[in-house]
This record gives sequence, structure tokens and C-alpha cells, in this order.
Amino acid sequence: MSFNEAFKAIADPNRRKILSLLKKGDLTAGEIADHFDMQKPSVSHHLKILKQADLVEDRRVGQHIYYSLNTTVFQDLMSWFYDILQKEGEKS
Amino acid sequence: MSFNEAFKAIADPNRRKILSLLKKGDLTAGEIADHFDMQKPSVSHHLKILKQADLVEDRRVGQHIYYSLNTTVFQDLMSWFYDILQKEGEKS
DNA sequence: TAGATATTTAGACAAATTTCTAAATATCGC
DNA sequence: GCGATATTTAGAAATTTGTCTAAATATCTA
Repeated sequence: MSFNEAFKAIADPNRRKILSLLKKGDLTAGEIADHFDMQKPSVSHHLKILKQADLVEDRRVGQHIYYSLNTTVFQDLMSWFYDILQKEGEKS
Repeated sequence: MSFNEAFKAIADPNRRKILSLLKKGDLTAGEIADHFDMQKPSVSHHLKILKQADLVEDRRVGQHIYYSLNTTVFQDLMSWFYDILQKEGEKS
């Protein structure tokens, strides 16, 4: 269900930037927003799309909401690339 | 220049299907269109986007235009995934 | 050159996307 | 509970995207 959603999610450069930021460690929504020129509601919107695509997870800690990478779906996306690059006739 | 274009190009399921079809071998625009319910101009539009993203190449053979995969950009996209999945602190 | 086939280009239109501002919700510290 | 901080939700506006039909271009065959 989230395979196509994930491809759409990573199509946006701002969202890819968010994912790259999270690679280095978990961040709150506000910390993420600090890296962008957009307003916070816009960043929140992008985070929602990443969350719906299962590319990130969130957890509340007091006033803050921490976002973190969920790498499991990345594996699926990678598989699609592998499949395209694998020549016809080659065996897995 | 085509890194972001490529990510956008593969965000569409019809275009991913075209790429999957081409994996098995080169096809003409018409042969590709036969696999879809869309009208031919729509398929042509998708092919144009894939071409602009350097994901496919085309060559005319008489009346026909053959499309084929160009795998070089796929490598770049894959690299982005690798980079995300690689844990901080791990050495290449 | 004329008609047939293959494909793209042009232009229109609806749907989806991205961003904004304003308001709502949740939590903290006093 | 109140004010401050963090974040999301709601709704609007502008842009982009995906699709269609009609027309244009390119090539083949006779």
C-alpha cells in the first residue's frame, strides 16, 4: 500500500532533505523546520507525507515530537531498482 | 541536473511500469502504449518525461521510435538510497 | 505525390501538490 | 488554571501534473 506513496514522497527535494537530516539522528519537528525557509506548517505537511509513506516514525516527548527514519520501506524501494538493473536472464 | 527530474519521473506508477517493460527489451512507442489504457499522446508524454530525466533513450527506425533503458542514472538514484541507509559512523 | 501508419506537439481542463496564514491542540512551568 | 512554547489542522491560492482531443510531423509504400 505504501510502495507508491513512498516513491511519491521521495520525489520532493525538501522531503529528501528531511530524510537526509534524519540519517544523522532523530530530530524534533522544530529542529527540522529550522533547516528550511518554509513555514512550520509546510514542514509539518511534508513530515505527514513521509509518515504516511512509512519512511519516518514520530514519537512525542513532552512538548516535542521527535522524528526518526524507518528504513524498512527503503529496502522495498531499493528492490525495485535492483530489479530494473538486473539483466534479463540473470538468475538471483 | 537530472537527479531531481529522475526522482520525479519514477514517482508515477505508469512511468515505473514503462521502465519495467523496457527492462525486458527495447520497445517502440506504440508497443509501449499497447500495455496501457491511456491514449497514445499520454504515453508519449510520459516517455518524454523519462527521456528528459535520462532514464530512457530513443532512436528512430523508419516510422518507429524505439525506446530503451539508460541505466546510468539509476546508479545515481541507488547511491542516494545507499547513503540514507548507511549508518552514521560506518566507513565506506 | 497521395494515402496509410507511427508518433509527437499543442492546447484545454480537472485533479493533485505545495505553500501560506490563521486557528486549534498538546504540553510545560509556575 | 494561565501564559508560553511546540506542533498540527484547516482552508485558501498558485502551481504542477496527468489526461484528453485535434492537429502536426515523419516515414513508408505504391
